[in-house]
Amino acid sequence: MNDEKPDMRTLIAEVSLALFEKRGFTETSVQDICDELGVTKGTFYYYFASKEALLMDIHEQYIVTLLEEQGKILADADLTYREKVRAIMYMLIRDIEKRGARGRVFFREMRHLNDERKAKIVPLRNQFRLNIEQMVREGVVAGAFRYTTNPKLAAFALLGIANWSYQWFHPDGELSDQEVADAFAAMLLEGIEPASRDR
Amino acid sequence: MNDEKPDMRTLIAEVSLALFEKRGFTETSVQDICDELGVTKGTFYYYFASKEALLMDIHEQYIVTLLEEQGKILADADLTYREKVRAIMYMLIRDIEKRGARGRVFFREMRHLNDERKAKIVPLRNQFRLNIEQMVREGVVAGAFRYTTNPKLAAFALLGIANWSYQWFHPDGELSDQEVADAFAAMLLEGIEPASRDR
DNA sequence: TCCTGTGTACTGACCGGTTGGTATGTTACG
DNA sequence: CGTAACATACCAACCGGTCAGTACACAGGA
Repeated sequence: MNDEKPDMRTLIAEVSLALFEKRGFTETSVQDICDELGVTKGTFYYYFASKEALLMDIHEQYIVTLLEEQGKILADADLTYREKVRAIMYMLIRDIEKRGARGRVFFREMRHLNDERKAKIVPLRNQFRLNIEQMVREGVVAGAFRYTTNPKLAAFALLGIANWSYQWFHPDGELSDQEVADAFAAMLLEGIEPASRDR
Repeated sequence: MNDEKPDMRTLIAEVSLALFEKRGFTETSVQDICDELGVTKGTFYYYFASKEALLMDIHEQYIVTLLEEQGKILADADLTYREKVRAIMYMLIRDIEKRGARGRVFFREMRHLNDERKAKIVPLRNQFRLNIEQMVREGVVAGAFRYTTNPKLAAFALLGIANWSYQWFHPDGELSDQEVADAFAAMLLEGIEPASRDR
């Protein structure tokens, strides 16, 4: 639908993303990016003020999209708390397929942003986590989660499980994203021990 | 006790580790390392064949130590399966305090090893995961874990929770390493939902 | 006790190559 | 003719790595 205008700016961003994922930000030179596109550095610097500005673009786009998607899930009044946990887990695992490269670059290359730029991204990333934390907190009050649950740690656990998948999960493997997300959600919700003996 | 000989090789490795953690491998030049020590590059290359050889040293030392420690836990016949899960979780969280910089550099900078060197490290890292997987598998057979548990995914979940802590956990925060590890182990073993209703 | 040989630990100058970035064209098109 | 969209040529800084040379500790022989 919208592939009519392969405008150069978007093209540069896409190619860069792929190269950043494969080789890393520092190891990818502006020249590499230009070679891949068959243009020269003049073109690159016509569209981007610096290599870092390009990286910032990628980061901003990614985290903003992610926050929007999360917002829809958490605001959905039809979902129970356990369904929200499952939905967020699925959203993150599925994200590996949908925006895999973006995610990996996001986690790995953020430190190459200067302090000012990082100060714009980090709060957004934290907000994503705090939203989950808040959801768990409400779930505890509502009795959907154990009263002993530490919402902060639960949020970190969920993020840890999901984000670590970037290291190993390939969507074309033996398990689908849905199956992996379901299994992870079940572990976090119900644990891996057999149902209650005497707790 | 053994701080009599601050031999230069060890010194270089220590300083490098700190710089690699702070700035990253590529962003730390050999000159930076030398400046920090007040020596020249000749000295560096007298002790290390290359910058990458130094990185390999750090990686090898880290993963081997980790595997040894894990081996002791998994081989301990006095521990139940749930205690093994708790012990490994604690070992990994505690590791952040003990060898935090080493861990962070390990996760982040491995890709800068050449193929040959990576081929030595990756199997060791995989072995660490496979050992956990095997333990879970045995636990399932023994009835200590749900028969529905996917050992592979359970191992990834455990590693995800623990390793993600490298991103946020500070040993001097409000929670101790033991408390965090206990909470994480409890979530994975028992889940965050209230005890069984009808499952 | 002095002289001489030798290995260790290190210096400082230097190399070819690459980097992000810039200043200055040139071209095509409305 | 002017402006948007590029190309070309170049720069200073920095990179990992090399190498000839040297200060010095120490051993052994006369």
